[in-house]
Amino acid sequence: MTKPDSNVSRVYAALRRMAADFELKPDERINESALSLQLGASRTPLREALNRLVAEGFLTFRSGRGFYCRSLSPALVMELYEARVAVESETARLAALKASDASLDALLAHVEAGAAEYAASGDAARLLEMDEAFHLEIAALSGNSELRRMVENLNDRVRFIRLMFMKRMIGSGTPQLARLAAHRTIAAAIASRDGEAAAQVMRGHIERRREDAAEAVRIAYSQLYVPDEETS
Amino acid sequence: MTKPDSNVSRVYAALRRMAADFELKPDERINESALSLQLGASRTPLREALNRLVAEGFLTFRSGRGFYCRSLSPALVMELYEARVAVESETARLAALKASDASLDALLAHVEAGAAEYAASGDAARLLEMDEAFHLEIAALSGNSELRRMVENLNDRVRFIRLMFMKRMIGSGTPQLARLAAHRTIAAAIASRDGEAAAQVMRGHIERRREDAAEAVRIAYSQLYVPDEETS
DNA sequence: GCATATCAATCTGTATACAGCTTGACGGAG
DNA sequence: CTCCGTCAAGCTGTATACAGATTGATATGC
Repeated sequence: MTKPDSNVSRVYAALRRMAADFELKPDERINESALSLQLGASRTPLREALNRLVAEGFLTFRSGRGFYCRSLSPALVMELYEARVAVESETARLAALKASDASLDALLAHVEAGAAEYAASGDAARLLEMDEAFHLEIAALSGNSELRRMVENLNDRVRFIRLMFMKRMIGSGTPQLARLAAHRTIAAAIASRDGEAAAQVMRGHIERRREDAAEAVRIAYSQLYVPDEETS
Repeated sequence: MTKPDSNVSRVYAALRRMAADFELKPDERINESALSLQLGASRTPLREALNRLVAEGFLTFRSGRGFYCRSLSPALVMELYEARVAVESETARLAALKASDASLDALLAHVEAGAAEYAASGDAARLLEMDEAFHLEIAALSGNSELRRMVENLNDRVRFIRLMFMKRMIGSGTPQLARLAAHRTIAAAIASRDGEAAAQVMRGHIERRREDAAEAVRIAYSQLYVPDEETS
């Protein structure tokens, strides 16, 4: 979305990643002078980037007191998952109704191509990346750039939670078969042009993950404040 | 959302209204120096506000060339309506499932309280205001502040189109009975706690309006570039 | 010992200055 | 007449300076 171009977009990209990964701890105040030094830019472009991130929900802003990292509560994450249900069940429906045959074949092919790795991989970050790619591909197939933007934003905002939760699941030896099966089911429903079924399956898939949100936040917190322990 | 406080939020509010009303014409380049003079603030807070509006989809930004007003095309408006379907059918569902009895009674009461005015009024702006209040109340009843934010944003971005279209409908003598009936049906479905029905009715309501989007954009264009003609 | 008032250090909010780029115009060549 | 190169005016991108607000600490009174 943002061009890899000049200073402000570089600062924006760096900040977005930092905010997504909670390198800035929840509710922590952001010191503009220190950050501008750290990022090698002056406060003017830094504040422009910060303002964009506020509008995108990654940061909050209190007048006269500066910028803060967003908070991280179970209730908030539940809301983000509910929003994902709303947006992604619709992208699945639209993809089923509007995508080209060729792009639907490609979707099925991508799922199968990654299936082996997905089922076997013990790398949480890699699994999450593949999972997000799947959801983003469906969003792209919906042909609606606005919905696609929403999916990207919501994915970015729950990434940290999901990553921590996936590490935990991998650590406990649970294989990712259920998730893989769900992806296959979703892709099949979309490919069969059944919009309503696609929407329902996608809804169920995300709602099932939402149930874990509360515990996932707890895990995320424990990881945030004990950063030295290796988790994978 | 933004405090009525200091300079930057005042500039932000003013710009948001200007962008929503297309006082800045579609794809028009924004001259920062001129705008800063007009708004009585320097370029620094102005650019901060502009960046937030970019993130919210009201403006676009091209590196090295400055800020532009968003474009206005039938395809884009269709996308916004599709997004509204996704988000608002879910707010209706959640409102039906999670809102308190008292707040649902209030929703029904508000619809009935405004029914007479809604059916008879010839003031397009007033009608639109009531319509948006209805949708926003449901979004609030969903208990999900993220979805509520999305509804607000989408409503603001299609407001101008809807206003022009409503003026045209009023001018042609079409009463707003269908819309009023739809609101009653939606409110009843939500109040009866039937989430699926509420979602379906809301979906149908917005999708029906979406059909008019292409013509609405055409009307909006004609009004944008012939601003002197009175339309109501 | 506790609460409160005062103050200094720090940080935010904004204006302004300047460098580099963009763009449109003008003039000349083909 | 058209196309292209050159140039100047204007605009954007960013650094920096400074004023006003905030915050935490220290000291004082009860």
